[in-house]
Amino acid sequence: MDPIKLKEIEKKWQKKWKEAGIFEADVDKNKDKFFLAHAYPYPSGPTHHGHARAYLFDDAIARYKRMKGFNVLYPMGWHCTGNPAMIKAEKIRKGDEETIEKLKEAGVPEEEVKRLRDPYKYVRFFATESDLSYKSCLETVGCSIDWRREFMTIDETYKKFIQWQYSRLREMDYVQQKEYPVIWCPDQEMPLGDNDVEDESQGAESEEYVAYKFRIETDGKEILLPAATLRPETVYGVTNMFLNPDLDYVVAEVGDEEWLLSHDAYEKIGYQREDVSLIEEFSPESIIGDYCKNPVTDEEVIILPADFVKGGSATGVVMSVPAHAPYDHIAIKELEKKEDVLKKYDIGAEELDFDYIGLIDLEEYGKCPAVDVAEELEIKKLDEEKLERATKEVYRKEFHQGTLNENTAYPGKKVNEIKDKVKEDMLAGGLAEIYYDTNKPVVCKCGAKGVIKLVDDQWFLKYSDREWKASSLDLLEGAEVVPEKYRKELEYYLDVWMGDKPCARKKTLGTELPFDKNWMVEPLSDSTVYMAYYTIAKTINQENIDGEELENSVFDYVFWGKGDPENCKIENEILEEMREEFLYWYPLDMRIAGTEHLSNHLSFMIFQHAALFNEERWPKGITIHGMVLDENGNKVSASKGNGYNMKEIAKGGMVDAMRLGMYAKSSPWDDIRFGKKEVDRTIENVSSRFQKLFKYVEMVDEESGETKDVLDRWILSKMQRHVGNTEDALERLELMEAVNHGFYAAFNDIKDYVNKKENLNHNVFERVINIWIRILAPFTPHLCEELWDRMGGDGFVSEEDWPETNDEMIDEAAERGKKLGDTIEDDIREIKDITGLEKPEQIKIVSSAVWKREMKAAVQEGKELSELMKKDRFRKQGDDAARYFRELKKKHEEVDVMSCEEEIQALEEMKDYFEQTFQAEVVLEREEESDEDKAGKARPGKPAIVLKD
RNA sequence: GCGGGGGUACCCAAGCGGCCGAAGGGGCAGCGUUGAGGGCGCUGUGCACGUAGGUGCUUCGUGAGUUCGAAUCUCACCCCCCGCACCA
Repeated sequence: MDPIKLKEIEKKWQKKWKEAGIFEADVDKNKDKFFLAHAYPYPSGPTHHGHARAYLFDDAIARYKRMKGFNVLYPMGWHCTGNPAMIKAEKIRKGDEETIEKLKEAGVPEEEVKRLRDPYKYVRFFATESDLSYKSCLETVGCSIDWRREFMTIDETYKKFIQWQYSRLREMDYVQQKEYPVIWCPDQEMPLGDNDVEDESQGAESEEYVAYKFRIETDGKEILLPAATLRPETVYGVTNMFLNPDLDYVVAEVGDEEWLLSHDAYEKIGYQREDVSLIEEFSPESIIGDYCKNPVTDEEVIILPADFVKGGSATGVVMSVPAHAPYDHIAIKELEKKEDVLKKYDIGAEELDFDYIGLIDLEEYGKCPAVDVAEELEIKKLDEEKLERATKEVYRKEFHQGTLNENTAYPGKKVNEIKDKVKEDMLAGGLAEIYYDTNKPVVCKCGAKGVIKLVDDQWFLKYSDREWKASSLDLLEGAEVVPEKYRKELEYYLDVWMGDKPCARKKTLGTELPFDKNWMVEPLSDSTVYMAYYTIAKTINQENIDGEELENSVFDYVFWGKGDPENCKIENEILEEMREEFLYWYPLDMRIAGTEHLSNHLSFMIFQHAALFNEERWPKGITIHGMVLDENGNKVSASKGNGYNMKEIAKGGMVDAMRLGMYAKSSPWDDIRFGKKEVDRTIENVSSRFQKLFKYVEMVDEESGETKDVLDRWILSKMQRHVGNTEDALERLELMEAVNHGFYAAFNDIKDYVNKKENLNHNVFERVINIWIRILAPFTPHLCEELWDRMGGDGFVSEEDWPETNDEMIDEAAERGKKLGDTIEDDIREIKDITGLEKPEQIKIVSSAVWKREMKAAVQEGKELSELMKKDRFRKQGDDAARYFRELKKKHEEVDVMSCEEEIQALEEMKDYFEQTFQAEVVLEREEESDEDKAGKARPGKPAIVLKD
């Protein structure tokens, strides 16, 4: 079987499946249904074998369930709402070389690339309209999807579904508005998630600073120095201020005050408040060396020069608390040594000789933990790395264990308990204001610098609601989680971690909030209950229903059975069909998604189902899949170019080989290392086994022997076990285990059978291969269809029943017999090896005496020697009996004892095989009748073996 | 930091109290077949000893413990991975 034929096979059967529509699922009340839904993909770029793996998991399950007699609904849609496509399209429009080059490399034709500057064309291209698309990928690997239910989240009909959802959630008061700081791109005027920013900006977060307004008089007017800190409780310990003389500062009007801000901070603050305007540029040098007033303590503190203050970080005005901030302490020590600098600003040495003010009591430290830690770590200068560590150390201890002392207004209070109160008090007293900044610089993928924008009318989903959380936890409790180890994590997300979630944004591809058209539903929040939409998508597509017709009343009726169908614009009959589909298919039986979705998609799905549907419609199962890594452990991704497009695999007709290899690699929920090279190797290995399969199918029709010997009974018995084990593994979704049994173990047994059988028994072999093809069908469907066809099977193997397991077909005697044969074969080899007898003339196999079998059975029952020796048949063996007894006691095996007859019978039937294999005469004897010295070594299940020249 | 998951022979990966020197796959080695260092088949793959299928020692991140018995249970320690949101 050459690869070209394999390729034809895959195409051929995909076409036949499609023509026969065998994966199209309709309501059939005589059958149990099984509804599985994989996270619908976001078509952000070309697909690769990493994507394929995720969906192949579903496909094997869907196919297996179908064979088990379920009416399986396996649909797919496209999540097109969101930003990545918009950003990509924008880049193409701007002619960004890198983006365009990458697309070309991935195989997008030059003339197509230009078209993709339209975000809608972009998502369509990668969802369905090209060889690089997801749909193409899924079709190429043979996913058994009902395509009649396909939809995109930018369809008008789907948008109506989302609007229904949000209208109803709003009525339940689960959607609310409040103030919220977001990371924001000033150029695109939209919030930035991790996906939208450059790699080095990943993980950036918004931090809330408290800016204390220190006062200074200059040129007869009062300027405020807003010193931003993350530790508001330390304001009582300020000894000085730091400004960077080399940095650009401005004085700005903020409300009715005048603030000194770094130039960077001035540009940012406008996104947080509107009452800001520039007054003038301002040189900090004019006030360095002067004194300003702490708004809380009214202490006068000196303003010192500091080149480590960066403009991009917070306000550019830094208050110094050397007792608790190692950085401040070291900076002051450094400055003491710089006489020229001090001279320049006319700062006297005595002015630096201030006392540090300790505020926080800690057991293991003195008054100034920062000084202690600096000494401990031997920090002598502004060494970034060490200071970073020291700062964290001090902060952690002070926050968790520290208590404020009498130098503060909160003596005796624990830091972690009073921190928020301090902030509130200061804000209320007008002594400080909130200033937001990112914890590290943010660069948007569009190139702009990210800022924090304070949005004052942000819409939230109220995931913090305790009742809502409670019913979500109920839902989870009633659902199956595979693998079970992820349940705890999900529980934690639902119960503890999840807070209110912004569910709308100003600019994105998607759906308008029905009650506030200024906002679009945020892309994760429109993907929570879409599984319900699949149930009606078929009707919507087939009946060409448009968005106009899908008013809220339609969904109320279809999903809830509420309201009057007469009020709907849709024909009653069609409406009833939708209702029927929903009632039949819902709830979802299995929801599949990657681990990275536990805290978002999956948690949101749980929340929203809990809110929108009754308990009997809640999802019944959640299943996690892992991802594909390359040989270096990096995620396979389009941008890295380290994956195969499925078309490349299909070109060689190697889809089934790849499928099998993937399943065999690891459990579906674990990540697998499966780079291109590994794919190649696996495909080669697996497809060579496939050739064997074709050969076996041909052999079924060969002339054959009729007797049904121990090997025949053995292989039939083993096939029963393989079916049972494969089924058991599939029920637990353990695809690797299933493939190990159904493919590899069965393969090895069948190979062994064929090798050892001189004349195949036609009936037996046909049965074996028939069973085998059926249990392989979920994994390698194209191959199995072809083999099924060649075997003369009717219809599609995809529609066949899963083989029944039948305990009566398990033949333990035959299995013992075969095992006996294997043991003897191994032993003969070993003896040959040790003795150096290359070519023995004769091999004598001596089956052990009856009394040994009896004794073994007796010992397994727990009988003692004294008891046994009362019996003649043992006593007359004398010392041999006692010796054997001791041996048995030592080993205590739990194996069934074969009878003499059984042993001899099995050996008789395998005699030919031994003679052929070892090219020697094989003689069978019973221990009782043997003259051989070594006959005494015979044991039940382990005959004595004598080789003779 | 918080939460979750892991560390098994050359590699991947099962096993989760006795049948475990540890499944399966890969790799590697030998033999056979073959025109071939390719394909296929068979065999081997911790160490040592052994002219009879055996025996001894040693191994499942590290250390200690429970047990007649531990890769499997308990405790401590070390290391790795994942998620931490408004982003798909």
